[in-house]
Amino acid sequence: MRIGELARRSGVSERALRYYEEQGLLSPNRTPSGYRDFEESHVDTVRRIRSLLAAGLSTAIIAELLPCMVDTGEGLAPGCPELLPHLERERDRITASIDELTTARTLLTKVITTTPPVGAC
Amino acid sequence: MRIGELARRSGVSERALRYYEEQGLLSPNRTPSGYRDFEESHVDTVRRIRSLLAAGLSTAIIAELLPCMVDTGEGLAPGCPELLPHLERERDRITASIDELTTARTLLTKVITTTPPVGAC
DNA sequence: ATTGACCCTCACGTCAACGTGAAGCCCTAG
DNA sequence: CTAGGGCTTCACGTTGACGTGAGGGTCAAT
Repeated sequence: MRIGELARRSGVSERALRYYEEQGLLSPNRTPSGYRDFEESHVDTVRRIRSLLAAGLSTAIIAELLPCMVDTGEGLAPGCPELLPHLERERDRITASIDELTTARTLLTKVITTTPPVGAC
Repeated sequence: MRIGELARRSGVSERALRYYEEQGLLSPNRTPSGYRDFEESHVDTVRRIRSLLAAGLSTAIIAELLPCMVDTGEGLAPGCPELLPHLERERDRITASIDELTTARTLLTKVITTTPPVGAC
């Protein structure tokens, strides 16, 4: 599909999609006339990108993360051992992010559950 | 305490602390000579601010949130009911992000554990 | 073959959350 | 009393994630 349809279906602007490509988050094919040609799966990819960006992750980190989120149906291709330290650092970074978000959510949940049904505010 | 100590103890820059005050997130007293005078509780407050900022919330939202998060020593103080829908949306957004990250980490862990000890790469 | 919707690539503008001096006051130690 | 560390208020600079045209090619339909 072309960029307009992806924009409508994913709910993000065309500019943002071009920016994501520029940052290496998307790699659409090109038609002979130079139009970007996106896959169906990119709708999901963009959804993930949005979610992670909204969670405060940078495009650089997301770019490293996305290959780990490819749904190949049957796990991922076996990697190269020399990448292991890098992958482990990535995993630890993700863990740290999850912890941050969990802390924030715990705070929010606490506020939500202690808010009285009808208020004196 | 003064701004330098709070900066050291909370791990954020003095500039950031002044910015937080400017945005209404902190309201320190002032000494006769004009120095900011922070409370002990502000260390915790700043940690919360950092956590929520890292989770993608804006200072404006955090400013509305903080009064609902006064640590009364026994959980949080009752908040404002009209903020509830907003808070719940934020919480759901964070939950979605946590799910994304958890999925990514699971995949990544799979890659790590299935990487052969010595490599053909 | 012209219109109109769609697409392209620059390239400058914007906004939040700070960073980074500059110029100067406060306060304790030597 | 003066040197130095900490504090103050401007005020401009930076970075990331886009917004917003400008100027121009593409293409199906009239």
